Amino acid sequence: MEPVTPKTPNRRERVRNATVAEIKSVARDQLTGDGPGAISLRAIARDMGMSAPALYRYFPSLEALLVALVVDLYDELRGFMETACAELPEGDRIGRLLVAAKSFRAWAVAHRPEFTLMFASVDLHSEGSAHHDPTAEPHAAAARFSQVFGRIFHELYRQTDEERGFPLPTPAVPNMSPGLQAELVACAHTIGADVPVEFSYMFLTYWIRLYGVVAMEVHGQLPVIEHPDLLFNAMLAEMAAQLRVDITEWIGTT
Amino acid sequence: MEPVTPKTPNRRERVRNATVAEIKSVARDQLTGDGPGAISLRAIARDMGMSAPALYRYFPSLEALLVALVVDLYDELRGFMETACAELPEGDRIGRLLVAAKSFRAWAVAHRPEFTLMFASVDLHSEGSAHHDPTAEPHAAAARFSQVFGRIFHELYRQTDEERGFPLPTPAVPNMSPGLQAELVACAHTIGADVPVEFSYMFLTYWIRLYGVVAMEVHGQLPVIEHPDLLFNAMLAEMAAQLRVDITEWIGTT
DNA sequence: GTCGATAGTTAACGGTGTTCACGTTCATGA
DNA sequence: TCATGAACGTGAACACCGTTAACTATCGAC
Repeated sequence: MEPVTPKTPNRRERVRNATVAEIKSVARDQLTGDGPGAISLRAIARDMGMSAPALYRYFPSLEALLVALVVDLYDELRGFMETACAELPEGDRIGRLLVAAKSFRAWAVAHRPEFTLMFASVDLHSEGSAHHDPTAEPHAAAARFSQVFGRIFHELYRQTDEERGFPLPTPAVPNMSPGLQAELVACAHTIGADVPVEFSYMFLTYWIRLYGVVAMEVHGQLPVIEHPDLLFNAMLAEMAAQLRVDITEWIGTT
Repeated sequence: MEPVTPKTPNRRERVRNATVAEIKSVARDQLTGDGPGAISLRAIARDMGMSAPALYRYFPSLEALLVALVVDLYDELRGFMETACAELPEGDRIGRLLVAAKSFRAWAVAHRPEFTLMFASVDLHSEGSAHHDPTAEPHAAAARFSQVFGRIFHELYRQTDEERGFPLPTPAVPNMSPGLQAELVACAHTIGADVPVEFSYMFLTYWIRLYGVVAMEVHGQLPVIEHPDLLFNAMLAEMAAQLRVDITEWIGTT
């Protein structure tokens, strides 16, 4: 069963895809140049030598264009992190985790307008139906992205379990309610991981910490901190110490 | 020396202040109704029965209005947290810390558009001069807000030091670089606290964790989690356990 | 009671997203 | 080969937007 969606694209479809790509590229330039709010259909059309209504042959609205952009950005960020990790030897789980975290921050601070658009401007949960639609494209892209950390975490867990014969330490979370445990199990299922709830919890909270520092740095909420990379490295070192893994070779002094 | 700025407001200044308040109030309604982005000078004027250019007698631009709104929101959020804490007995530092954290989240999830505007839409560091201008009004409001946690943390530190005779435990942050230590000292100085760098570090990272969860919840980045309050409480419990304080009376099961 | 600051007006400019009605191009099936 | 219909692109228009300029009315103070 060959894939139905891409098939063999007609010549017509090829030039159409090229036009779509150019639209998103020009929009990307406006985003990086003057921030999220500066993306304008008319300006895009002007830059492309077209009239504004022509763009409606490719996107039903400006909002749809922004959503498509966000999807691309998620995949770009994911690719950036995966490429950075791919340069490491296969079995270096700890290195992969650190490189993934550091490349996440590196991409974010190097692409602040994109980061703002992805994580603040566009509401992924369209606040419409009962909850979110997991089949919707932006949600799927966000899920693909978040699974990068999830997979690395899962591999780290399995490796140490096998090689050392005992699982990684997990932080003390006393008296986890059944409700929270159920949520954590569901969270692990989304990446197909069969791990203890404590491990799920650790992954989630670590990811939250990473997101927290990076978001605050990007949004200028750390005005006192002159060198956020020092703080970031220190937090990585702290988390690694909690995991009881040695990362001095990666971080050096914190 | 009586305050110079408010003085005895003329009748003229009183009605002017009332108009300014009404403008911000109408803008706030638009914000809560249709999100940031939906705040429009012309719509505000329409709602007030005025013409749009008249608003320029009160704010030099829409951006300035948004900044003023953000300042008010910072103070409102700060007041909300302080009022919640004030209902506790004077010496209950741990309770204050938990109530501050919980009221922060409560305000954020009850005022998602405001939260987005404050922490994402408006750039506090206007990316202009060498760094940020600490005298600028929005930055001052943000500082006043962040000092709520800072003061509570500081008080908790001093209390336990006196009553128990030894300081609170601090997480292991091996080999802190002199650069990071200097930043943490500066961070402590902004709240006039004389605390060890480890304590400064703990405060910063705890605040980052709180911001991280709340921002992800507000921005819909936790799609798998159905009940974020459970996760939030669990993180509070974890941080309390790190502080070696007992909060079961506050949280119950996590 | 005059005078100047203050607050408000209308008109206008250039910009935006979006829709509509109209042509043009082009691959395809009879 | 040619007609057909879908896909693509256009200009005009509508309803907004932020902002500026020129002008008028109001009101407090000397």
